[in-house]
Amino acid sequence: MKAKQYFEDALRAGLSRLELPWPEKTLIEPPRERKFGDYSANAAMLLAGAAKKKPRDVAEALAEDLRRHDDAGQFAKIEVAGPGFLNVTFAPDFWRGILSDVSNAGAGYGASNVGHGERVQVEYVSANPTGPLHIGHGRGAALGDSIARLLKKTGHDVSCEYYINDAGRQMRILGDSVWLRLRQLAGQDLPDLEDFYRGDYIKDIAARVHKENPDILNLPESQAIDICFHEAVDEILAGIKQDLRDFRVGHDVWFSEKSLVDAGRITETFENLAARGLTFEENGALWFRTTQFGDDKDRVLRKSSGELTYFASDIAYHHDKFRRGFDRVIDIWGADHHGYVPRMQGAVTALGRQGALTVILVQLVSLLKNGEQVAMSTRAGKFETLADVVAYVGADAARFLFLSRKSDSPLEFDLELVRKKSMDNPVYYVQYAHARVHSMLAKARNAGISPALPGAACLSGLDTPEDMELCRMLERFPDVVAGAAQALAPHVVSHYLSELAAGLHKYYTQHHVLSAGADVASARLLLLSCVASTLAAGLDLLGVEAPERMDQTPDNAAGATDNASAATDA
RNA sequence: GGGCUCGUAGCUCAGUGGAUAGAGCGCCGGACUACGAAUCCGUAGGUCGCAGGUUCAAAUCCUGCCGGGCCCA
Repeated sequence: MKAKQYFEDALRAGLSRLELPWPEKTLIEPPRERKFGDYSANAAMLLAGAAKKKPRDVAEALAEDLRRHDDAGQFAKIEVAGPGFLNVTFAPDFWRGILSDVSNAGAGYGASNVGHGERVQVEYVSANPTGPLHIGHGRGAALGDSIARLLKKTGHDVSCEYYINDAGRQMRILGDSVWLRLRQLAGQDLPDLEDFYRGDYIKDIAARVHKENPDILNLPESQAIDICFHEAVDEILAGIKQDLRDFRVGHDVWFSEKSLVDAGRITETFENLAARGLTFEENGALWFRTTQFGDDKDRVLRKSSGELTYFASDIAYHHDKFRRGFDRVIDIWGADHHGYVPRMQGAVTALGRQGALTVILVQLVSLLKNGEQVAMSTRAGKFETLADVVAYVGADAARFLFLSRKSDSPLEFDLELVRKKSMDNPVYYVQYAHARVHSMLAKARNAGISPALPGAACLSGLDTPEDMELCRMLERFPDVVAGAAQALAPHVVSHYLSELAAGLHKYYTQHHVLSAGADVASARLLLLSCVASTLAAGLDLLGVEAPERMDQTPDNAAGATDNASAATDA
């Protein structure tokens, strides 16, 4: 039984015996300081006003009642402190019981059904297929992927989607860019265009297209451009998919904007809006009255040139999402699109789904190398692309860093710091804790010591403050996961993992396990294996691996040599 | 000019109305002939940008100002 739930149930029973209501804003959480006990409730302070009593008096009455009714003897202490907090401390046996929950749940520990099967779509990355992904896309990718994992773990029915902007102006420019480079490579003396894509990858694509289509220069230009365009999109998209796979990010659906246009869904959406008087024509353009839904001005859907705006297809796209039956849609965007949020929310409201869209804005990533800004704007920068960064620092380190910060804070990404395999780097701190336990478990196997079974009598050997502390931390994990899922905030998980790892490392230096005598040793092995499986479950939510051994020592990892071999002594 | 957002220790950042505001790094000083020292222990470091307001209680909510970033015109 979970401690928090147990306390809440007891508190509810106590309040009803005293004929007091359960205040909606009651919070039950571990207090900041250990001396205040295991869990703390503020209910008495919330009730004092209405009851016309002092907060502490209400709390005292409650405490007295709870003490009288603690038939099972689960509470070691119930006391009132500060302005009227009700603080409880559970008995050691209660905490040892947590190990059964962890052990039985295994890799599933932390799961819950707070989502009740709600159908949620998470759309992220969705970069235009006009070039490789950069580091900023990586942040969105890690975030979206981790949020999806959190939602799945908490009982949501999740689908991850990538929206491919493969229609419209940018796509025409892409085709033109390749076509231009192709002719230049063929010896034609042509000037560069104003607004075209000039990365080296465009040149490579042009060269390949020409090689595979030797006659392309003799085709009608529109046909030639068409070939260039399709080849370019296919190749770039394949590269994006590969980069995401290497970053351990997987989308369930790749949704093409062009397919919306081709299926006539845009026109359909226009008609839908027009039928409700939400559009009007002016100066040859078609407008959407977004001001009726909180936007600060109306927006164009179709320009006087006949060209559709991004907004037009985005409305149709979101319309389509809801038609597919999602209860809730989460979009992850770069923060530079924040001005777009009100009109998109307005559109969703117009579609009759107010509140069903959550937009998460991801702030910029500034890339540093030894504290110095790395230029991101030109093709010369070696670490522009996500693929390069991941190859340099590793997917684990990059993901952990991305997921250690709130998404709405700008992030500094120092390549050398993130690459360093040392205590400067939290990801290895957490992984090392996991590996340490497994190293111990392996040694124990060789010595013929096995972890105790949950509920075994020898668990009474877990009686130090550090034992209790680890149990308390393990007990919190499901709450941490549920809270992170609710707030769509994976950084809550990574902070928790750092704390749990710290608890493990501290335990390790204070209590020797294998030489502690058979009973105590196997009790401690159970405790530590529970820590390891919780660490693994948490790392999995971040998409970070939980290795059973660390292969490199800090010395040769920090060195520049790539082929330094690991010091592996048995 | 209008809007969004951020401002917490030297640095990078947690802190979703609660108790004496925390962590990592960095600085300084300690701990390996036992399970991996990628670790642990200790010291120092703060007008939570500023000023008001809301209440039993504000880093947190509201208003104004200052400063940074971004979007729009």
